[in-house]
Amino acid sequence: MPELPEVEVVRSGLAAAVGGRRIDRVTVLHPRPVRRHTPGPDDFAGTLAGRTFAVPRRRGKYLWLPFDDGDALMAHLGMSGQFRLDAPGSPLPPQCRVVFTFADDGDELRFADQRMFGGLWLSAGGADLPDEVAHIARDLFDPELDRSALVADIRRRRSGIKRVLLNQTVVSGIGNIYADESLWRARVHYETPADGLSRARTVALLDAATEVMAEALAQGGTSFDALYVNVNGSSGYFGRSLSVYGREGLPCLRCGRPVAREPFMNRSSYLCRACQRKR
DNA sequence: ACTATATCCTGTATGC
DNA sequence: TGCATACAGGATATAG
Repeated sequence: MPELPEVEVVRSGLAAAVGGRRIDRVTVLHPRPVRRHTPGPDDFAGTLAGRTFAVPRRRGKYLWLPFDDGDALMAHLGMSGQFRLDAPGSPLPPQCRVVFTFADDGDELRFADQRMFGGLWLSAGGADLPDEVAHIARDLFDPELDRSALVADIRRRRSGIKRVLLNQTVVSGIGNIYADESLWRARVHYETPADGLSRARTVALLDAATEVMAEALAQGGTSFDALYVNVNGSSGYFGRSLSVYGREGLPCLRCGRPVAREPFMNRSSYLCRACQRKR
């Protein structure tokens, strides 16, 4: 599932692939991915034609592609969204939802999304910070993040720490996979009340999250097509680097005890019950 | 204001 | 073989 590292790989791939290029035509093959464009699919296609992309930006899992006119194309990959570059006229996969062709003769940009939790829409005046992203907290790679304020915010909350890590208005970019990886690395049980964590443990947890995602980013940037995000979560994109997520029954890489999987928020939490004890 | 849950969506895997 | 169900989990609307 695309979380911060995957979205950043896509962002940097798009910067190289579409920055400075002028859109010729947009074709919407399925209306659902443009549902957040309230004037509708036809307006979406019409209003984007003729615009020129600037440098794509990101906050957490939100991605936006500014145009040189001050508006921006918003993009969220959701669960299964992908951007692909392909030769015009080459066969379209069945999950392809939107196609952008360019005024030059280069590859066309395709947005594919199997489950269609993702979306594309125009944000008027959104080139700098779109309104739709204003409620999203800064992520752990944002140079303007105030880490001590974040630590204080986390330690005020009464939810379990994993819920807090997944709350994009507290800190953005972390999803189910990197939450579990971070908690394992910092040896924190996912149900630990956030307001019961010491300052030092909270700092260590954020450091772990930063490390885990930086390592994933380093791997993803070098070993895969930069514009491809695998849909298949546990066996997918950064699967080789995962220490606990998806490893139910396999030995904990630290202590050898079997990794457990527990139901959590209509999904799963993976943890080592020996390394990550409730306190 | 904060917290928790239901919902959307479809391909794949599994059980009977 | 075929049908039913579980599962994957982003963000958001709604309820408490």
